[in-house]
This record gives sequence, C-alpha cells and structure tokens, in this order.
Amino acid sequence: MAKHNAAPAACEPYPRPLCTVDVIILTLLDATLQVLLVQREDAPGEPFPGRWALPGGIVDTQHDRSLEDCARRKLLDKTGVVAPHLEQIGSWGDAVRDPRGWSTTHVYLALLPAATLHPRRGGNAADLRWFPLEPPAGGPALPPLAFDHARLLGAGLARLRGKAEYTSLPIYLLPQTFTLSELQAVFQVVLGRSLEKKAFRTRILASGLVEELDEMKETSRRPARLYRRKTDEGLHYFPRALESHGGSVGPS
Amino acid sequence: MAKHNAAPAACEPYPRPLCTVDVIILTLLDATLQVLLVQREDAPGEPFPGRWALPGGIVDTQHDRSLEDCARRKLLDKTGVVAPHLEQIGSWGDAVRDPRGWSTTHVYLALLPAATLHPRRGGNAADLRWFPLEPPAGGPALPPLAFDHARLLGAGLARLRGKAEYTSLPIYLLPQTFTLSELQAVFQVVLGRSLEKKAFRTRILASGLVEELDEMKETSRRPARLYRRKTDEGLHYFPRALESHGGSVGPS
DNA sequence: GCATAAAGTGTTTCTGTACCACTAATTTAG
DNA sequence: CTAAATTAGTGGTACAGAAACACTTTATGC
Repeated sequence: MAKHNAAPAACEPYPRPLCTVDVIILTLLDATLQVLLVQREDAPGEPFPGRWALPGGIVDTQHDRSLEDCARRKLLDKTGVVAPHLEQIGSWGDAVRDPRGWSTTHVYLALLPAATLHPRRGGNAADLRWFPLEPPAGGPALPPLAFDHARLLGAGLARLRGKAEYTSLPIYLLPQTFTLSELQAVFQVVLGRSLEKKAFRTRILASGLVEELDEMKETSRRPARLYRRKTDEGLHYFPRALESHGGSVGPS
Repeated sequence: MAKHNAAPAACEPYPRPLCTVDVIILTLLDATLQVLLVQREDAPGEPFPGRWALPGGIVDTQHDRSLEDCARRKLLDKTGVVAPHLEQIGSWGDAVRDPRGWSTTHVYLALLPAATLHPRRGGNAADLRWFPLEPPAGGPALPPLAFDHARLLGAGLARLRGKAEYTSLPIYLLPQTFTLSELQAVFQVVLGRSLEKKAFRTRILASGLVEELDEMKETSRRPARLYRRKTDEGLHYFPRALESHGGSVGPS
C-alpha cells in the first residue's frame, strides 16, 4: 500500500484527485417525492460538519470492484435494499467543490418504492432522514447541503423529470403492484403537472409495459384493477414524448 | 505536493484510483464516420505499448480546472479546434481495466466538422490518425484498442446513434453551412439507414433549428439552397422519435 | 334513492412521421 | 436541340399516438 502510493509520485507529476460516489436515493411517500439525506459528523477537521448531504463517500479500492459496486454498497448500507433502478447521472470533478482539494464524484440515481424501506444510519453518519421535495415551480425546500450536493441533486431530478416525458422511469418509485391511477399519480408528481387520464391509460396499456393482475384494489370508491411491471421489461422508451405546456422536452 | 500526497495516507485507508479523461472525437469524412485515434508510445513499462487508443490521459490537478476542462484540453491538443459539441458520456472505474491498478476514466464525446481539421500529434503519442467506422451492421473495422477503449467507443457511438433518433445531434458533424440533403445524409450515415426525404425536410424545417441562407450550393444537378444552424439553437429535441424498422428507440 | 367521486371507456381532433408521385433545375449523351 | 438521367424540392394522403371531453360503471354516504 505504501508502495502503491509511491508509484503516483514516481511517474505522475501531480497528485490524484479524491474519488467519491454519491447516490441520489428517491422514493414516493405521502404522494410526495422524497430524497434520503445523511447528516455529516460534527467533528473538527471534517468538511461541512453537521451538514446534510447525499449518501456516499470515498471509493474503497480494496473492496469495491467498480464505481457502480461502490454505489450499490452505499445504497444497501443506507436503505437495506437493492434498488430496482440505479443509473449513473454523471461525474463532477474540479479543484473547488471539496475543501480537501481536487476531487471527483460519480453521481448515481436510485429509485425505490417506499414500502419496504428502513433507512439505516450506518457508518459515521449522525442522522439519516427522508426529506420531501417541492414541486418544480417552488424549488426544493431542503436544508443547505454539503459540498455541491444541491447541484448534484438538481441534476438527478432534472434527469428523472426529463426521462419521465418519454420513458417509464417513474414506475420504479411504485411498489410491485399498483393501479393505473397510482401510476398516473406518480408520473404527475414527478412531472409537476397533471396528465390526461385517457391518453395516459392508452399509452401505458398499448406499450406492453405492464400486465394486469386478477386482483382488484379496494378503494373508497370503485375497485381498481391491479397491474405490475412485466418482468422482462426494462426501462421502456415511448415513441413520442408527452406534450408539455411550455418548455422543451427531453433530458437536460 | 509531498504534503498533499501525505494527506491520503493519513485519513484514507486505501489508495486513490488513477483518474483519466478519454475523448471520443468523431467527424464525417468521405461520407463515412471517422474516429480519431492515437498510437501509444512503444516504450517498456507503458501499458499497451504501440497500441491505438482514444485520445486522453491523466487529469492534471495543477492546471485542469475540471474534468471537462481536461477533456477540452485533450481535444484542443489533438485537433487544434474547439468542438461545437462536447458531452460527457459517462465514467468507468474498476480495478481491472488498467494494468496500473484501480482507475477511473471519464469519457467525453466530441463532434466536429471535418473541414478545418489538422490532427496534431502532441505529447508522447507515436501517431495520430482518423479511422473510418463501419455501418452498425458490419461492426467497426478498427485495430484492437488499448485498455477498454473499444467498449468506451461503443458506448459513445451508441449515444450518438440513440440521440440521432430524437435530437439534432448529428448536425454538429457538418460544416457551418449545408444543404438539406447533406443534413439528411449525415443522419443516414449515423443511423445506418435511409430516411424518407419529405418527412425529414418537414421535420427539420418545422423545428426552427435551421435558417435558410440566400446562397445556393452549386451541385452537379439542380442547385440546392444552403442552410445553417440558428445561433441561439443548442441541441434540439424533437417531440417524436424517428420510426425505426426494428429495435427500440432512445438512448442506450 | 340520489349525490358524489373514482375507475374505466368511446369518440373526435390534432400533430407529426412515413410514403409516393410529381415538378423544377441541371448535366450528359445522341 | 431533344431526351434521359439525376438531384432538389413539393403536394397530398395514410397512419400512429397524444390530448380532450363526455359518458358509463362501481362503490359509499346521507
């Protein structure tokens, strides 16, 4: 290990950046999009002590086999589950985002249904909590975040919202079975606007994305048929984006 | 600098990964998509000596202000120009892609018109050359690449092809002015299939993406009107993806 | 029984992609 | 000079899917 640290100094004329992974973990609770944040340790010498941050940390080159494995580890560590959806959002790297010096972070987005969650306060995190996000117009009503995590979270949300216009992405926020109205509602929460019911139902049912179950969900009104995502269906791309009322369509 | 390298050893229990940037530089030459490759130095101790690779290298934490700045530097270094389009494709990081140990690379895609290019063999590269890519069905007819660069190049090409279905992305492979037929041709090369002329023209002209010039281009047949990209137009997203004959639509 | 509200459906309008035939503008060959 | 060939450009139709809205069905509460 000491030998390995000596190698950079031998053939590399400048120090390596710090390498971290940060995970934006989203779920739907109380008809609201929620993000999981950890409170950093309030210790001297720690950057942004006591500040809320996205779960993540330094890549363990001894045990993590890849960046994605690191992300999966952090996710499992904090939520106890494997996310049905995990994707890389992008990487940020510069000399000023971290007071410790030049650093890179590799940001992942995880979407989870709320039902089976039990957030766990692993490692040296002071606290772990779900925070509701505001609809897009109001901006997120969150505590100030450590590092550049507000920006990273913004990028993750923009990805989710952009992709909701032309893919099935928000479906991963739902439990295994759901009604079509619940599916529509999750899209509406993500997009921050209402969708026309008939058009939405036609879109989903025609896509082959879901299969209907023999079960009905007992609601306070008419019972609703339950559906689930077909097991051989990954992320579905629709041939046409939803029409929005102002603003451009697509990922940003 | 010695102090900086001491810091990792003090509070980090494992060594930092090597941090590099690789750039997939594409242009259109002779109606063929071409990728710029560098030949690595044939020196003992160098990983993959003499092997062709994507332009790139280690992040210079003294001079590069960000990952993207590093990518821009590498691009300028090799082509002498600033690309009209540069985007981050993604990051790869693991213990096995580089014989030097745990490493990360941050991959960027640059699209350039061919007209003003003068590839320059900067640094310690043995050679620098444009290689034509085959149409998708035939697979790329390239020399074996160093590291995992074949995989990275594949990801970049998939990005370009995916986005060609629903955005204006291939337009950046063209010079400042172009005919609609040239624009259609570049889309066809990227997508590897022909497009229906009328539908394509309607799509482009209705999008507000291009403006017509008073000039005509003298061809061997009927003169064609010249167009250029509107200056306030970034990447354009079309409301509907092109219809493909088999295979799904969207980025992969 | 009626009002209410959610689940589900029938039908029409609109937008944009594909298709194909045709016209316009040039070059080339007989 | 005329006809053929080829590219640039256009008119018009068919089709797929998103939006809109009215209506029917299924339950609960008064």
